Amino acid sequence: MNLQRLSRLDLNLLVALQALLEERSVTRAAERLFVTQPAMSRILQRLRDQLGDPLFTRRGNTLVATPRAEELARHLPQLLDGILAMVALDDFDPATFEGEVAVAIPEFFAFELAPHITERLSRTAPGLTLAISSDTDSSVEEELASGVLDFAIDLDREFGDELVTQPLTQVTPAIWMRSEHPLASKEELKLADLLAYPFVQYYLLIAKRVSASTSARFDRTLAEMGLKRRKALVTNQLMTAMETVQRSNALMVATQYGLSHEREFFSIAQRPFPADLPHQGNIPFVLVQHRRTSHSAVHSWLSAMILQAVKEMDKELAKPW
DNA sequence: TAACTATACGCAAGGTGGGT
DNA sequence: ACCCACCTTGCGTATAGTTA
Repeated sequence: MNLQRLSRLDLNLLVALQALLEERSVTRAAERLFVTQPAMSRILQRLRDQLGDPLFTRRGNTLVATPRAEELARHLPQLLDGILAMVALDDFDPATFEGEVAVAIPEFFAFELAPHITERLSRTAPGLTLAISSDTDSSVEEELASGVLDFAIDLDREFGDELVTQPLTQVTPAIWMRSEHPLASKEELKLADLLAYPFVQYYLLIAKRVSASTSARFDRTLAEMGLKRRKALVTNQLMTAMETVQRSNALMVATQYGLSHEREFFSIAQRPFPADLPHQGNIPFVLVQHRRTSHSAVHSWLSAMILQAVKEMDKELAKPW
């Protein structure tokens, strides 16, 4: 965009030009904009200088627009309406809002949350489209800072001063396996039992690209104990992971709740982490946004809505499985 | 003569650039 | 970084010029 040229043009003059075009009179245009008639005359003079066209010629007591002025009259209302709409954005009305909001959510989380959110959106903000992704081109922090993302749902950690977080919920890690898996009915699971089987590493969090060398929290804990698991498959494709767990003896690290319908469909059992594996019982998740958006009406509305939807989702998932 | 536009001039606010 | 003189801009009032 040619900002240098725009900076030389006093955009306020265009407002006066619109008044002149509507009134076809310097005096009446001045009254409309609460300036004196000479002031409006000077404004017209500046418009003539800046646009290099007389814009209006006098015929008796009326102003006759030049072809250039008529041409401007065709485009100006749309332009000024656009500016008005832009500056009025804070008068956020969900019912009439049109636009897209980008949110990064880990897929296993989005799977449960998205239906709750979209159901609410279709009722209260039909013009708002949610763009949910579970992978990013750069880091979550960078994409929130650059505006590529509006929100992210992620593990609670140190995000820096630019980002603000709100607690959402906590997830409990668990081991998933097919229902007929030998470990599914075993009384008390030991870490050694798990390590006897291959693993599907489905990347639970927001990530760039996954590979076998990608260390999950589970891998790091094992490494501290001088242990290692066998990775049969590393994927960021949830359906691929589920299908593989269902049709093999592979295990998968996931969470205690979540994917309730899918687990039923795939006939998958879930067991708690073994007692001899040091682990964090509850892992906190937060809603993250850039400080820049914390006063935006649409962001405030949407974050409140997401918090409410997560609460509703938690209630549903807490039901016995 | 009334109604309108254009111009001259003064004031105030803000910007600019040089000096310290 | 701050000060100060000067310039620019945008407004006002007063008034001249134009036209029906």
